[in-house]
Amino acid sequence: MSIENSAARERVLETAERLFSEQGYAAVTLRDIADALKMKQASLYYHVPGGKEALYVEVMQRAMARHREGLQTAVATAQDMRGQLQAAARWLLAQPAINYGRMMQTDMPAVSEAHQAALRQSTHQALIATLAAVFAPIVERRREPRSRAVYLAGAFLAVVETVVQLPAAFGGEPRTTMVDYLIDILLDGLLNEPHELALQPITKEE
Amino acid sequence: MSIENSAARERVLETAERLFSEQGYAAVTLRDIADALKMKQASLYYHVPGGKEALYVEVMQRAMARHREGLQTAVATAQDMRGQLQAAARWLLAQPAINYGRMMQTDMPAVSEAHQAALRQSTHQALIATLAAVFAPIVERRREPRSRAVYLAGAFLAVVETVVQLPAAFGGEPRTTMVDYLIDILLDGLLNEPHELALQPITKEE
DNA sequence: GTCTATACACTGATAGAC
DNA sequence: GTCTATCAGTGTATAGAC
Repeated sequence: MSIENSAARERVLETAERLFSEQGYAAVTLRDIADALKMKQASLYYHVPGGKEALYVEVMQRAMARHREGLQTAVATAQDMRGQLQAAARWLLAQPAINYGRMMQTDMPAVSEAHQAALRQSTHQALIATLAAVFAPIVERRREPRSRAVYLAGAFLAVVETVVQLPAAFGGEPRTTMVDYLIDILLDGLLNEPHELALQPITKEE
Repeated sequence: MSIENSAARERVLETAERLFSEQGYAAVTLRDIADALKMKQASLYYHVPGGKEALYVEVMQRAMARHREGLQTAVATAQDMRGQLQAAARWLLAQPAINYGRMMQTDMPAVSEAHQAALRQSTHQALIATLAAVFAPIVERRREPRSRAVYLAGAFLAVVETVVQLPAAFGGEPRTTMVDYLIDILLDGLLNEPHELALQPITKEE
């Protein structure tokens, strides 16, 4: 993008992505990033001459390209929708959290209009569109408008992200267990019989 | 809390809540708030002597008290779980967006430890606990650990918030329609037959 | 490639006039 | 109650030494 790629530059981008993902654009200063790299703030400008905004945009573009690839691969390797969603969730859980809502509502307004447009495009392509493709067949079969697949994609993304950031205190189960549970609910319904317990009679207690 | 309550002070708190809700703690400056009130930045200190952090904490505490009241009322006035969730979603849609993830991950770390603890407590009480109570009976009937109700509460909150911030471009349906659809999916399951309400062929509604 | 030094703008906060 | 004036602290960015 700018300047050739070097291992040192790679470290800068990775560190920046981690911090931006954790704390958001405004909360992370160039000094924070430099400190994490045991460098001085001014030295960052050698690797990223464009400054903070250019660094953020490049980091997010990279992240979105990676997510697009990762999600599509995850989805392609599973047979049924449940497996696709589980694979997609595992990919998301293994990556630095995205915090889609914060990105859209808080971080994006801080960058230039041109950068915003490009980032929105990449983000939609990588996350929403990829997930919506998973939901498209069932939405079609239910004879619902295609836009419903987009809602479902957004909702699925929101749920998985919540699992990432929910206080791990509750239950103490692995996050994959939590997310698989929520996927089962999504597909089978909360009011219907649970999968494993389908044979157990439901009787009132106490 | 500090100083008596006046109409002018009320305006300060309302404006601050709107801006904090839209842009987050770090992105909003005291000058932004003062400008929106057509005041000078220094004048805010008359109404909120504690400064920015105290203002933020008081604003969020107020918001959480209001949400607790509003959600409990919404939940209490409906009979079945579907109605309760619809009422809760309508309350949330009518209020300034919370952006729970941003609040927890980005805004909270910027305030003092003591304030953080208090805010986490209020937020959990007002949002998670209230919604978890709605899910508790069905979780019980499904013979699942109580912690599942907390997952479901977090997931539900995340989904409703996503609906708030999703580009309104998609579909163009009212947000209540979108959220009711997602509630039906949650309860009935995506793989099962659409509920009678969702089953209606897609036609113009008024 | 990384450093020091520094310019410049912005932000939160205080003091005091009216 | 609101203002002007001001300051200390912080953040981005640039210039130039090594």
